[in-house]
Amino acid sequence: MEQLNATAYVILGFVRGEPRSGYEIKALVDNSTRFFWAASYGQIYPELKRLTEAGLIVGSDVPTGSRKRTVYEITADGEEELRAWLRQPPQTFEMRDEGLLKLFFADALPREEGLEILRSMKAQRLAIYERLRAIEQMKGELEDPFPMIVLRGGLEFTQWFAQWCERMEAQLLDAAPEKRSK
Amino acid sequence: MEQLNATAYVILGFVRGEPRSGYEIKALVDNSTRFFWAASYGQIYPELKRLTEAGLIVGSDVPTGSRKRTVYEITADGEEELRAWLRQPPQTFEMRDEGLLKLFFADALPREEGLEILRSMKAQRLAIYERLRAIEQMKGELEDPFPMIVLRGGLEFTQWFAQWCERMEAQLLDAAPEKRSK
DNA sequence: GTTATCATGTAACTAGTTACATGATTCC
DNA sequence: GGAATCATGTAACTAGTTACATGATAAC
Repeated sequence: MEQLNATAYVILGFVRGEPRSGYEIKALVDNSTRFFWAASYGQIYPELKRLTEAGLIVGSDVPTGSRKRTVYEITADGEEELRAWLRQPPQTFEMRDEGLLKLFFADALPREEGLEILRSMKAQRLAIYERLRAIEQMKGELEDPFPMIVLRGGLEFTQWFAQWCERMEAQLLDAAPEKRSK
Repeated sequence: MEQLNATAYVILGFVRGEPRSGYEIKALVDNSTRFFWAASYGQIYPELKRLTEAGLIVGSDVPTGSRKRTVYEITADGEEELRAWLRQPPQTFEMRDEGLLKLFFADALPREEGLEILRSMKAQRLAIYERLRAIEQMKGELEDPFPMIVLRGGLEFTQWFAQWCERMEAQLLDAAPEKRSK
């Protein structure tokens, strides 16, 4: 069996237990994994089709009134595929983040504007913190411990990150304010 | 001016100051930004061509012996484009990480194997820590403060992350080892 | 009655990866 | 002389995004 893409595994993960529609999967992603793995309808719907063809999920029509609706469930093969992927250690060393990339090249801006990047990163992290808090509240106490520790970890990390931004700002302000040579 | 892709800005960032070849840019990426933004030759070379056509960089032939070699420098327009991008706050809320995605779905595995994911994440973080340490040593003291704080931040964060994995492992081991219902 | 949400999808596109090909130079 | 590194590139592909279209139902 060939390796699937990450979005496929996200789908497999979410259709365990309860059957879900594409729309529901998108909503689940937006309230959980999207901070470290996002997904769009443009990926989800074609992927649901592919996974069905591969026999890893099965769909059944459950319309609400005359509004059509298909929910998908994982098959035994699908569960095996998901577990096989989980067992492999992560292949990538990359933790993609646009903010850090900008900060890395912040020397291209005058010092004061570079600091602005740090401040906006901090603001962004605080916004994410609030968002995660709201999600945590919503979830209450999930019975599955792993999603819960990832969520809490996200909260801790976001706070850490915001504090780091603050520390770095202070440090840069302390350092000779116009050491800039060249 | 339309928005370019992230790799284009990485290139613009690295061809400031000194002229660099595609090969050098790749090496620079691999020793710095690759932990939060990677790049492959398959992106870099076509992008160098596009950026040249757009007038944001200029290339000049500087062969070593009879081995052809083109180095690129940023133009005034290129600098302006880079700064314009830096000034915009990051557009994405996503910090893509495969390991966290796996941990999130670790409930699909028996508890002991789920813990294995945490352990391999910790091991991976420690490996990255060593890698970053080596890079830090190589760089010595860069005159530009921003790349340096990002590098140091990477070190701090990696350590934090490894410790978090350890704490979570302990916590999961403490919790009723077979609370798993259903 | 109108706005928000539920629901599914696709076409056109951009971004990025993988695998390969080629050849010069340097180091041992 | 052989291995590692320098150096450039492309073709085929996969992954993922954006923008759009469509229409039902629920909430106010």
